Amino acid sequence: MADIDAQIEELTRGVVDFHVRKELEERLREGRPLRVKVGFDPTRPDLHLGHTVVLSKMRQFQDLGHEVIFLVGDFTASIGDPTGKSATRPVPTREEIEEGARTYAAQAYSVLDPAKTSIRYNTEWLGSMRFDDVIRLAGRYTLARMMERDDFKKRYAENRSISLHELLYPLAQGYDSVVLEADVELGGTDQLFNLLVGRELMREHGLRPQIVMTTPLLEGLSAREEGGRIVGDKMSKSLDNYVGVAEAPEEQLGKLMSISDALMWRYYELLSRVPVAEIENRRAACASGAMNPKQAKMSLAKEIVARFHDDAAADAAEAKWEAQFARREIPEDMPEVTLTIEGEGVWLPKALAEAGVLKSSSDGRRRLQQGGLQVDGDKVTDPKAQLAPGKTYVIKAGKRAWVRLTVQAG
RNA sequence: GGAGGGUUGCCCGAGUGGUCAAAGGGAGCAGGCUGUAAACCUGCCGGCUAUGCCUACAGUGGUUCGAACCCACUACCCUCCA
Repeated sequence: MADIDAQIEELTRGVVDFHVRKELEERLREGRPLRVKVGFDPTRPDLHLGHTVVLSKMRQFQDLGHEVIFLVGDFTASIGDPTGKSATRPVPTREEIEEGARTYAAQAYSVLDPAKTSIRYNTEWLGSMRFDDVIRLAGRYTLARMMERDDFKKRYAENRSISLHELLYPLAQGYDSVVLEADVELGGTDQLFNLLVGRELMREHGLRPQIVMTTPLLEGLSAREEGGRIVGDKMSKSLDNYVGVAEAPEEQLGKLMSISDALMWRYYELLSRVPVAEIENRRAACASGAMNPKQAKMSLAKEIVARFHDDAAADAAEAKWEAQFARREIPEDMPEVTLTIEGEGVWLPKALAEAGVLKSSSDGRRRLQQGGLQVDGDKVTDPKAQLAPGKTYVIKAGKRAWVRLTVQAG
């Protein structure tokens, strides 16, 4: 096994919380593959880059010869993870959970090594517990300790509801660690409390407490810089500020190219496999003007696209992006829509709305007024512009929306 | 069982009888500029061929010339007392 200090250095890169270094040293010295546990919520199977931060950390463990337990929280999913939310979520069906777990694992394997990953479901042990088992488990923790959790503390102080079952969630998660006899548990920083409950419960059950590491939560695409700090929501699907691991190469590349320069360095730190020293070189080069930040951004974007697709796809996406946005050429492929109309012609904004290119004709009117519409290469200035039937038009509506629109008489 | 607080546009959040399609942020969009869908600046940001009309401030009904704002009931959320 590799030098222990070197291992620890690599394993702690980018890590926020780390409990406890000495224990990790000890276990690494034992020279056996460690059991690294990470729990996942199968109700949200669409992985985005935010999830890959912890996945990458898991991969590092695998590359060093350790074993990863991919724990599907299928049972806890039906309790409802309280993290950050007070809204009660609908309980997913068995089929939804299984399907979610399958999709999740398939996507996770774009980062993880399948050969060193075992998938477990916590229904296996939680599903057969009786009520007295649950009470006994609950007896090992106190309300005061539970209320130490930031989320609970805050909600309680702000007069927001906390359901009782939410208090059981950390216990269930901790119990998973007891059953699995985890050596290490990883999670996002929002999981710190739950991970530490795991340590406590393991100790209670006469086991060596797991080592706990948390990875940062990745900011979403729209995060910006304010006073030298990155501010903005965490990456999430519901805020539509994410890059999905299953998205098309051009989408991924385009989204990544739209992040601010400040955010780019954050992404380098958390997502790139480029060595730390090299990242610092690039940062310095950009700061001094020796390197164009666009170049650094493209390099990062392509690295990520290639991870989920391949190098060829990344190159193709780059070529397309350069053509469309840097050189503002007409893309070779664009949606083709045929619209059937009555009468002599159709108002351009209305046509775009009906073709599904824009969300409403008001939206089209606005863009027209602002000079954002082009038909066959000419900017449209007439607010009443019509499209005559019997022709095909190439239309650009703003920066990104293109259509080849055929208008035919009805 | 009782008392109180709340529900505003994609999100947060002002607004307590007319000047409110509703302040301010954020997100988003367009244009300019550029190194890009960065940054920055300007504008837009419910729908409708449109200097007007329609829909909208949880729902229903009411008071009023006029209501997001007042009243009643309903639904949902939260807190406190029991």
